[in-house]
Amino acid sequence: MRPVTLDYETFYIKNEYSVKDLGNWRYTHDERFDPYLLSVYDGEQSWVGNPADFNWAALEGALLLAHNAGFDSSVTERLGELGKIPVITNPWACTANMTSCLFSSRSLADAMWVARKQRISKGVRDDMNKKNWAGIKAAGMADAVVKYALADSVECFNLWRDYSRRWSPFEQRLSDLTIKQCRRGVKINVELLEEYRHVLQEVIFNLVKSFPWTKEGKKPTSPIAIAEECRKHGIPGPPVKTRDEEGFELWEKTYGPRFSWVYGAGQWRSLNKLLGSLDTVKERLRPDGTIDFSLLYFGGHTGRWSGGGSGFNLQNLRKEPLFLKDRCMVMVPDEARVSKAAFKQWKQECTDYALDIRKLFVPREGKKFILCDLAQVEPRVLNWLAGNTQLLDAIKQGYSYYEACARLYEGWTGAPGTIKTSLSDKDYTLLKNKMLGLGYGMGAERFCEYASVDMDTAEKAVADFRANNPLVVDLWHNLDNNFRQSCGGDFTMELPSGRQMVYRDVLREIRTKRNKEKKLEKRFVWTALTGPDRYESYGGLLTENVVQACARDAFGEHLLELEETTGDVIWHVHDEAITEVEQDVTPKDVEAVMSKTPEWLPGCPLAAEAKEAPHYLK
DNA sequence: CCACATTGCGCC
DNA sequence: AAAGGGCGCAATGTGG
Repeated sequence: MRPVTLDYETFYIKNEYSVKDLGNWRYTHDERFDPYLLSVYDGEQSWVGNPADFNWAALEGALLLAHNAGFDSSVTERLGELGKIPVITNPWACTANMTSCLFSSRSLADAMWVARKQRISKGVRDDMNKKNWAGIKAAGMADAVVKYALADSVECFNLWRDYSRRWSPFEQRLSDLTIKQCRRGVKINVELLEEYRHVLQEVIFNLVKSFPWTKEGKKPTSPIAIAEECRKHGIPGPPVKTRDEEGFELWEKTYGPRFSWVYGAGQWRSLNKLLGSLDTVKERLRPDGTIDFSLLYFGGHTGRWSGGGSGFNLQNLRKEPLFLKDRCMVMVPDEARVSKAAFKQWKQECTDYALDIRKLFVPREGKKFILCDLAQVEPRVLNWLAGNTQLLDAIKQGYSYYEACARLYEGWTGAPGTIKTSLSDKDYTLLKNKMLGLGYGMGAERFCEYASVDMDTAEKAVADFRANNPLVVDLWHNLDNNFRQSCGGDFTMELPSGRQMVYRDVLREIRTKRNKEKKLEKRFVWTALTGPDRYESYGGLLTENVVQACARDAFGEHLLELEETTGDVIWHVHDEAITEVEQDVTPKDVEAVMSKTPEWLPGCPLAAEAKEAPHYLK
């Protein structure tokens, strides 16, 4: 098809009225919506002006291109709806998705830099903040804006012309599916949303009222105010949580009983984050009770989707409900976590309300949700890449990944599906932590914290894992060696799917780091560019990257087939698909698709677990 | 007023 | 020789 680029310039107010603030639908349905300029380019001719003045018939039979096609197609659709232009039904392709995949660069500026080593300026765009066409003319910027808009559509067209053949049909289908999913959106339980918002507002009000420092006008989580409060009572301030998790927990446990505000800042952040999400959902509601959302194709350099882009992330909704008692947040005590029965009892005695944000997301009228997760996809892929057929064979015989590990490495002899009951909780947890966490080079020190075990246990776990998994260790070393040998050039990994991951311009650098004795010393590190930025890498990390990328490709195949055969995939979270299907579709149908091994991953057993649900859960 | 860094919180 | 990784976003504070 003949490609033609479209690029709109639209009125926006940063941090208030923009796509990032409101999402595509809300933005294009606002009273302030004003696409005052359209730039079109077909490789020969260009046109810039008011969209209403464009000869839309000229697009007959064209493939429409845009850098963020989800946005430009929404604008076009809305203009048609408003009767300002004819209704356009051409297909679209997204060059931002293309450059994300090929160059790990989403913005046009980054893509131009990475693909072509050209610096383009977005200064004009920044100056268009809060201006409509009249404002731009009044500011004497009209010529600059026209030039800028034209340049954008030309760059966009040329990127497509030069690189689209490198973007595989498979990836293009995933890109198209993603745009479709974002626009299709998800149905919301609006009544429950309102209830949750009111409850949460009350809880936050009560909490803020209980902080001594808010009475003096200090911010709820002001570190300065909290430090002052600690000093006032002669107690030490909280350790930095991310650097000293144990110290922070000890601080909370020591002073929490005496001062209720010790837990306050953390609670406030949790509650406020949740309320923020609820408010966003409310703002985005469409007349049919659905919201659109943003899911970024190739949001991470491994190819995973990311959840951001418009202020609401469907990939990080909390799993555990927020528990309340008398309109105050209650935290789940460790004692309640020892067993399901203990949890249930605690819930009954110590809470009177559970706020579960996942309940808000429901299937459309007449449809039902089937939620499906891949089972330990990454360790399975890791062992496939490492060539550990022994382990894969055990999995094929019906053992879970952990059971297969226990049989091969720890002398376990139980039957498939029985390991949870045959090992103590402690031993099973250690097994899981070992087999999930140690595959990418983690050391004993880090494992202590990760698995909450003592140093002796950690050292043994790490040594055992490496002794038992020589093929995995070989994979680290091979990738490490090849990466280092690429010094001065690019390091490319060919994924089994045929996709390439490129680490550009590998360099050996000297960095100052702390050694085990916490002393500073100079060390060689190897770095490379993934997108526009440079990162350190090494064998374990490259292994993690290639495993994640490979698992993502397999999952991508599942998504396309689900959409084609079982029903709509509403959204997905790395290895979990949320599907909305007709009543006659069963969880087994969905599992059957998700358990398929791609033809390019022969011999790698994949498995999935699906369940029907009245709303999103778990 | 803005840009930027740091910290914390949520997920796989 | 050793090194788990991948995201997005809000709040706060600093510095221009």
